[in-house]
Amino acid sequence: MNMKISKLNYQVNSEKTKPIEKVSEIFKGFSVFVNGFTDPPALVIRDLMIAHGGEYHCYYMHRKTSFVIATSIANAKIDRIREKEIFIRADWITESISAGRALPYNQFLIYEKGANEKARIENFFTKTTSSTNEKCGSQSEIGGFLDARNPHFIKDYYARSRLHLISTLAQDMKDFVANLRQNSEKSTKKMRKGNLVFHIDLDCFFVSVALRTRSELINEPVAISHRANSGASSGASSMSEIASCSYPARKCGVKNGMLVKNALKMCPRLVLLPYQFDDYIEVSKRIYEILAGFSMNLRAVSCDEMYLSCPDEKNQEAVEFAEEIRRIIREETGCTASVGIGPTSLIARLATRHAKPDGVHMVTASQVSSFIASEKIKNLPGIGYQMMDKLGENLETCMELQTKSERELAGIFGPKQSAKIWRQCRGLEEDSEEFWEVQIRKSVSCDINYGIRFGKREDLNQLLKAISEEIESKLIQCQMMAGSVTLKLMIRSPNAPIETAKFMGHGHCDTQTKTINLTTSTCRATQILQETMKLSRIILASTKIEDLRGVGVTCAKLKSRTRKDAVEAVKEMFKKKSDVRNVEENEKIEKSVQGSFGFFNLTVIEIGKMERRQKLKGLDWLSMIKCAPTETTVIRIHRYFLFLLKSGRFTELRQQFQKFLDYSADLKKSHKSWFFASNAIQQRIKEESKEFFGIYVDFLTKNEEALMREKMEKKDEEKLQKMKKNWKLVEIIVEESNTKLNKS
DNA sequence: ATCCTCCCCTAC
DNA sequence: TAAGGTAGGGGAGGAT
Ligand SMILES: Nc1ccn([C@H]2C[C@H](O)[C@@H](COP(=O)(O)OP(=O)(O)OP(=O)(O)O)O2)c(=O)n1
Ligand SMILES: [Mg+2]
Repeated sequence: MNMKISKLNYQVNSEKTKPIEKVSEIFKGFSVFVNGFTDPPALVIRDLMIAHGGEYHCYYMHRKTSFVIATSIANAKIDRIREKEIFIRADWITESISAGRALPYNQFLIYEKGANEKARIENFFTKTTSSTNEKCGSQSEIGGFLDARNPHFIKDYYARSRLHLISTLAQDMKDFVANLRQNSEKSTKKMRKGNLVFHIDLDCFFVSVALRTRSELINEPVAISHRANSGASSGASSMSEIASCSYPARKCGVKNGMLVKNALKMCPRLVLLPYQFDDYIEVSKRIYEILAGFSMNLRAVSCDEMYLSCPDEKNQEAVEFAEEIRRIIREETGCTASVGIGPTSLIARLATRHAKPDGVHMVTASQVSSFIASEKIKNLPGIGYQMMDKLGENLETCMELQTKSERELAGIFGPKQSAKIWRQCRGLEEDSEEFWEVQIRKSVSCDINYGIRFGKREDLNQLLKAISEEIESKLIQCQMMAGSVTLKLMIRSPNAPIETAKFMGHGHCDTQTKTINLTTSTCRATQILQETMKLSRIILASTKIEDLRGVGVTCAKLKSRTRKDAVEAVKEMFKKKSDVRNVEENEKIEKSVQGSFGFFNLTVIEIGKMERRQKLKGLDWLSMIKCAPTETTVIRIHRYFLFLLKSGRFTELRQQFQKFLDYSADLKKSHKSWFFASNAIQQRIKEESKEFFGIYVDFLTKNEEALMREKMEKKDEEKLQKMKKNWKLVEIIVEESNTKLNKS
């Protein structure tokens, strides 16, 4: 059947488009996968590889694909890279071709697990020792437990947080699916109605992984938790959560997310096993690679769960196909998966519950209405405990829910929810078009709601700094700029005890959030920190810092740096009015947190007099930005815009600067580093404009601009001329710090 | 009406 | 001791 044929993956190595002429065999035995935007782009790389005897993979196959071709690798992702996953730059291909042989990859290396490890470890130690000496030491480390005042708290915490792991893995898998589409040239075929939807979900994921090496426990109640390897029967009072429990354990009523102590009450012989984070990463990536071999019409849900859509086959074949998927997953990962099949994602997903554990369940279109009728309402996706509560009464099954009219539901829930539920409980819910489209991130966040016990405002600032840096790293990873910053604080409820039930937990809290919209979007930690500090002072004005239990920062209104909407950001920049009251405050905050951010290495230098007008008039920055920014090019471009600014040529400045930012964000028109360089120049110009005019020039309205021009031209003409001769400018040279980018 | 902010809820 | 993250949908109520 079609599926099985297409299973021989989408390597696109032969057939399809015009056959590619073999020119050489230098890449024989090498295969590459392209991650993100590269120069040359993915499709060119494909042709080059094939023309020179290599292979091009549309998705990464661990231990099969020789190299991942990329421009850079985000810090935020490094922790989840596997052994043998080798990232190199695209010029390995072009240079090898010029050299007429496959060059050793190490000169083109971006990242390889193990290879860079040593350097990273050294780096870590120098950092650790120097900063430990600085400040933190005694108070923030108690018996090996880093509390949130320690600058390494987040890393340490993330290393043990299962929820952080599954969240980030899910995001990685969404990226993987998005990449898959981008790399396979043929954009997704329109989802015809009548397609079959497969829902694939690993059975008790974490437990399955553990049981690969503990097969004697296969029929025993088993659960995964942190408390697993401490003293034998000590779990009786453990407040640890169970991440996943086996099906025998579920028979006793144990559930994922339950406290160990409660689970042990229900099931005293429950066997607790420890986490195996690295293995979850490995298995999760593997199942996505496997499924990518069957179809590109995937939707990633989480690290162990996804949807696949394919043309309707005869029922028998659909089940066979599902069994085939399950067999391969079992053979290659040692974990069992279950598959639900239905005409829509809703039905497929509900079917999976019947399939579990280790099975397949299919619901045909004609069976839908009788199938859904006996489903539990609680199992409908989106209906949790609160909604069940609101429904009240003793409603259990969808059949019972069907007796409620949409109007009745609308009295309990909002308009959207009620419409959705009404359709869901009848099995009528269709999948929207977007369901199968590439999922675009709408926000980036970092929350720490554990281990927060502060005594000073400064403690919070320290954490906010770490969070801001984490967010910067994530924004860079997904190549986005943030247009808004939201701070969320969890504060101990007045009646809640000061000592929480769970050690260092947050206990019962009230949450407060506050949002700021940025006048120009950003990806920089310094600015995010500045905003969150401001917000925190507003929220905490009436609260004791000791009652703080959780801190979260969300960035939204994201703009893609590679898309044209970056232009929008720039246009906005020149429209908004200045909030004069904030200027001073901003500065104060900025002073207090100056320096210490690794991303930009800012060097202050002095340059000589302003050059003459003619010379600068036609500055050819268009060609300058084709190469990596250097001291000279950054200075010259900055000086050019400054000149326009100071000579009052605002219109020209606007046009040119917009174009500059636009081009700098466009990888086709500029070297990638100009994205950052242009940002720094933008910041700089902003500051200088304030210095010079007493107002941010990018906040000028039309009227203000006219006034300003008048002032410039008439009253201050002479003064200006004089100044022009003697300007000494303090400039900033931007250089990307090598902690963030690849070594060359 | 429609938008925005500050929540709450859900899912893994 | 314990590692309670993260992204998306949506509703209430006020502003526009
Ligand atoms: N409260 C939770 C829920 C889930 N997970 C983790 C552990 C699970 O193994 C994994 C997948 O979640 P699932 O909901 O798919 O649950 P399982 O895979 O454990 O069981 P099953 O899918 O068979 O119901 O996510 C977690 O840590 N904490
Ligand atoms: Mg599962």
